[in-house]
Amino acid sequence: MIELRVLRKNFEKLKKGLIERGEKLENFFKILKIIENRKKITNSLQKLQQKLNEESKALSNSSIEEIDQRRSFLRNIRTNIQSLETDFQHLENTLTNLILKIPNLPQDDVPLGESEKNNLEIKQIGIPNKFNFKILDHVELGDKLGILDLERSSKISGSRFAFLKGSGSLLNRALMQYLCNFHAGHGDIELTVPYLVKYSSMQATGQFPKFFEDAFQISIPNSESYYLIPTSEVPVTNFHSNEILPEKELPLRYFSHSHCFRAEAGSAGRDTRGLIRQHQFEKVEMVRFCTEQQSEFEFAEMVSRASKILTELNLPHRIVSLCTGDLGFSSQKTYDLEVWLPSQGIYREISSCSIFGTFQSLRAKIKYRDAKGYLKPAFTLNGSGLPLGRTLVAILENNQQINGTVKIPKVLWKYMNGLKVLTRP
RNA sequence: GGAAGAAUGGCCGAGCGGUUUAAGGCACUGGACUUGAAAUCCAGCGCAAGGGUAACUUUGCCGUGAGUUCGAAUCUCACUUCUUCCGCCA
Repeated sequence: MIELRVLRKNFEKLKKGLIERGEKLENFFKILKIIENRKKITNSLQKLQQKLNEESKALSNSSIEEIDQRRSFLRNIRTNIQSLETDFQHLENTLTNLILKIPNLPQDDVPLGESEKNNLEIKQIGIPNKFNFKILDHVELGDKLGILDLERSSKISGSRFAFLKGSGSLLNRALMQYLCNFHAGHGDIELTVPYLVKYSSMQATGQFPKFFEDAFQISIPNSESYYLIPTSEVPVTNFHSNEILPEKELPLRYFSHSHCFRAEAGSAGRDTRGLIRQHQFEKVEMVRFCTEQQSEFEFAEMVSRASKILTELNLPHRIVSLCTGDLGFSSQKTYDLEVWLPSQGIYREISSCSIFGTFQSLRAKIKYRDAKGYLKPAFTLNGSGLPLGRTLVAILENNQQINGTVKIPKVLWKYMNGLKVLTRP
């Protein structure tokens, strides 16, 4: 969230950022107007409050008669105050709702552009395999190997769900073990998280109010709704909400394996085939809290961490800097890692590493106390490391062989009970 | 599910209708003393929103939201969370 104080002094900067992102300025102008109104009301409200305080205080040693005399006059002031307070509250709510819909501003080093076409490739790692036979996509492979069942899942839950089976389940589990151990091996703290969260938690990380339609809502009679987490970023970032972190403990590095749930409201008809875009998937997520000075280093470390995993898994990939128009709502800079998918002949997003600045921590009230004793909002970052489904897809497609079998990357062997190749049953 | 209690600044903790302008302590910051440190002493020290170039100043904030009152941290009601006890169930 943009701080009101900062916003008021940087209208031009905000406007520039919004234009770069391709946002409409409608809300921006509404905000300007409300701030002016709010100023007027605040002034008259404060004057009345001051008067009432002074008059009341003057009465503290008065006789009953004196109090009786002044009563109706003071009561009148109070009524006026209450009516102004109602107006103020209304304006304040409108203002807050508008500000919550303002996205984060891009950092200066984010490439300008309108859409993903303008994203900037930073580097390529690994060389895509050249296959001298007709390759299969992961759905065909999964079907032939008997490890993926999409027909039965649609019978039970509809589209965008899947069953893994046999050594497919084992591979999924092995991948999770490998990823978690990889991050734990770097000293990150593991969290196992709640999958249902409150509205306020979704608001704190930036999913709500703007992307309410993308979340699964769990309603219970006579009670506040829960929401299924779209990523463990939500519970892990909120792990420290309303907290003050000791500066000497920063940076704090967490990782968490969780299931993720997304309604995919805006993507009907897109990626309907296979495991690429599911309502439910598993992901290992990195989440970090740090100071502004530490943030660029943490960001770079996170990107290289994800890249290292892909390299260990022997998956060709590239790193791309998202342009201003393609940046996520809460992010001020994002590097996507894209893995090579032979069946589609393109690089597909497999990890997204973002630096949020103070955008989330101002919403979630995550602070730290600096050396001078001042409270400052912490910087938050997160990145996928990695999603299980898409990684599975990449492993199957990149490691397929002419006889229809799939080689399992060496780093997973020890989690596969000795299995090194997936073969047809 | 039932009963009782609690929630105050970064932390501990007093206050339970009007000198609260939230005591006192710890922590922190600046200074004095010291070769340096510790200890001691002096001073400062919350968040947010208005006004002012600034010094400064006004308002709001004692879990959240309503209410009573000229006046609420203090009284009333509802809610949330936590603690203890009882019951029930994995």
